[in-house]
Amino acid sequence: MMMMVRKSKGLGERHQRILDFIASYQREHKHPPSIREIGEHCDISSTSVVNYYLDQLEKNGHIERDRKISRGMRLTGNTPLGDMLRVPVLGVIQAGEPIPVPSNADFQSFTPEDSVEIATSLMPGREKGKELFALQVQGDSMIDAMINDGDIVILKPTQDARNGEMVAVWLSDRNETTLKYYYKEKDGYRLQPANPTMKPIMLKKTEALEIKGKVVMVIRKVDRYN
Amino acid sequence: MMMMVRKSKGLGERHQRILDFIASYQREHKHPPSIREIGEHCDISSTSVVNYYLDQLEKNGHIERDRKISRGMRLTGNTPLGDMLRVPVLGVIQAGEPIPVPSNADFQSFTPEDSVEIATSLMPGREKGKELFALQVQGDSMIDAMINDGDIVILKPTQDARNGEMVAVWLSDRNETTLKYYYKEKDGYRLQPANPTMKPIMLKKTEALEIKGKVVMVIRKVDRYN
DNA sequence: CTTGACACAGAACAGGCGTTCGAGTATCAT
DNA sequence: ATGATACTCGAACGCCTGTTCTGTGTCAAG
Repeated sequence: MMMMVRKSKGLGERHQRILDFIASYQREHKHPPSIREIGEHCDISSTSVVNYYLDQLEKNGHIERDRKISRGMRLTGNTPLGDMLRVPVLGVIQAGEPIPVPSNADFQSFTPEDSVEIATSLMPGREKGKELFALQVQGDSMIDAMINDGDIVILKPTQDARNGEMVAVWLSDRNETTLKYYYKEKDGYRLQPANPTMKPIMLKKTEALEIKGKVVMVIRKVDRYN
Repeated sequence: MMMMVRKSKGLGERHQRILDFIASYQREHKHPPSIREIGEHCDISSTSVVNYYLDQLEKNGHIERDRKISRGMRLTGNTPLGDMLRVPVLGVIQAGEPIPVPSNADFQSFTPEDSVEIATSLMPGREKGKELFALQVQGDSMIDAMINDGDIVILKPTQDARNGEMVAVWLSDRNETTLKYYYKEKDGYRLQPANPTMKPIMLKKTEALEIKGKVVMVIRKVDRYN
């Protein structure tokens, strides 16, 4: 009798299949499946086997279970549920330092502690793609961008910008990272602070200007004084 | 035998209570309650009565039900689902106008268009209660609070504040609404702008100062230039 | 070869849970 | 009065569902 064997390591095919089924079932029915439903759709004839896998998935931290409670399971962590977007917080942004740029690895594994959740309904435009990342502002150096110490800036990585977009740029001539509205003009670039009372930075075409990303959203949690 | 009667229209006290319980239970347990659990916590001794109310709530569109399925109910529309919080946007806030204050009615019925969704994981402290509201900033008058035109401020209604909290105040002497950090001092109040380069407003005790709410979060959607 | 872990099946148990039914009470318009 | 409507209760029915127990086949280590 044939038997697909998967000793030892990581997620087996069946684990993945169960995980996927829970996710798709949840999306479709708005509630988790029962053990028997999982069995049917994953070609597992016995409820005890499903329970067997569910236990493992729980131990591995992929799901949580409320024992004794019907359909009391849910996906945890990295799996995006519902209308949320999980954006990794890659580090801090401050005037004197280049900002961290995201690598593909960053989007693979990041813990819930290092990420922020955004409701997709809040996301402007069609930035709902997953290639977003976040940085926490350190210091008061971004006040001319109306951004405070501790604020969270959500960025979309890009090398070029259209006029009027707020971008994160690295000015190698000045050794400075800054957030400004970007305008390309005849003789160079104009970087306009968000604060209307402040004057823009004018750059000649010869000066280096590296666009690192485009600002999509700024979030300020005012909990530092509770 | 006394009997609270609620003929005809709208949500009765029990409807509301059930709705609230479902929401709080869901937040705590990550899954909906059973009919019997609702009964226990809402002082309803018979499952059929709970079912009776659930049917009505479904007809009124406040919940959805998957019949025959354990805990197969969920809140719809205005009620926050899962880890989201739906905050009503009651209006705009600008320097020359008093801010709209929330009434109970505002928390009952508001359309998804007039509200913003916040992931509870983003919410600071224990402001996860439902009595939050949001205002959209109009004009540049709040730049000294590091808040831009179009930003969304999320407030918790309150009349008094602790030192260091950012509050929305109405200065009737000056006919002005402003957002500042609040400090009570010996001879009066100090209202400190968030922008550290700006000077505070000093108020004598005699001057009127109406605290309208406490700032919990600021959200800036940078989509005006897409 | 024996042993033990691992993967799986099937059946049975027990409690959870939605549903339904019968019956009772209070308010109100007719 | 009378019936209609709204609301409540208690109990029973029966499926749903998680849990547990027994047994079987595979495979690698000793």
